Amino acid sequence: MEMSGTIKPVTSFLIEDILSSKDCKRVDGKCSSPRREKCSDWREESEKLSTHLYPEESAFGMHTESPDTSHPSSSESNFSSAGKQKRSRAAFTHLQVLELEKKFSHQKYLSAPERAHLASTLRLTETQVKIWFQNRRYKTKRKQQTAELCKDAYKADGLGFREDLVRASLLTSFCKAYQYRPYLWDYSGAWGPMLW
DNA sequence: CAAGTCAAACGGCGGC
DNA sequence: GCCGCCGTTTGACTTG
Repeated sequence: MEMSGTIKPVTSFLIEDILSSKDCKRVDGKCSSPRREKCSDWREESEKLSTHLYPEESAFGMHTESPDTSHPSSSESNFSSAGKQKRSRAAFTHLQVLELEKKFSHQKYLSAPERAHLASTLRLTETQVKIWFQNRRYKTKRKQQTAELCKDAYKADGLGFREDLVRASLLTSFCKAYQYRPYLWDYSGAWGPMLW
């Protein structure tokens, strides 16, 4: 299988970046998002992470705040009752995402037993883990394709006096693209030196 | 408040 | 039948 040589290992990107991603907006150190209960605990999670206070084999304490994910989402529960129900969209906790990312940085594909183990560790369903990895691979691929495309265009353009303009617009679009996913930044990639 | 963005979940299709 | 890829849908969220 192919896949992303450019994904940064989770251990190397800033945990603080993940914790400060805008899906958990903070105001004076508190989460201002009314809909994501998990956010209320961001500081506690941050402290746990930064000091590597992972409980040895537990679910890293994430079960305490897991919102809808604690009751397996969507297909497995939300459509169980009669009639068509609203599709619910679980919001994984930062820690769940962190662990998924960590796993993904080492393995792009999971075997069934690995998936089951990870799912139980993170208190997610196997389907959720499977879909997450699926989406993650796809996003990685798209990211790479976009980067390649931009790189080609950048080269072909000859730059010259427009270099600053190009750089500025690239910077803008990249910042926009990753404003909600700072953990996807890869400063060491092809764009790192160019943008910074 | 409309428009834009993100990401979990869904569905179709193909490979094994 | 399961799982992967890919594109789409949809709900939550941000921005101007």
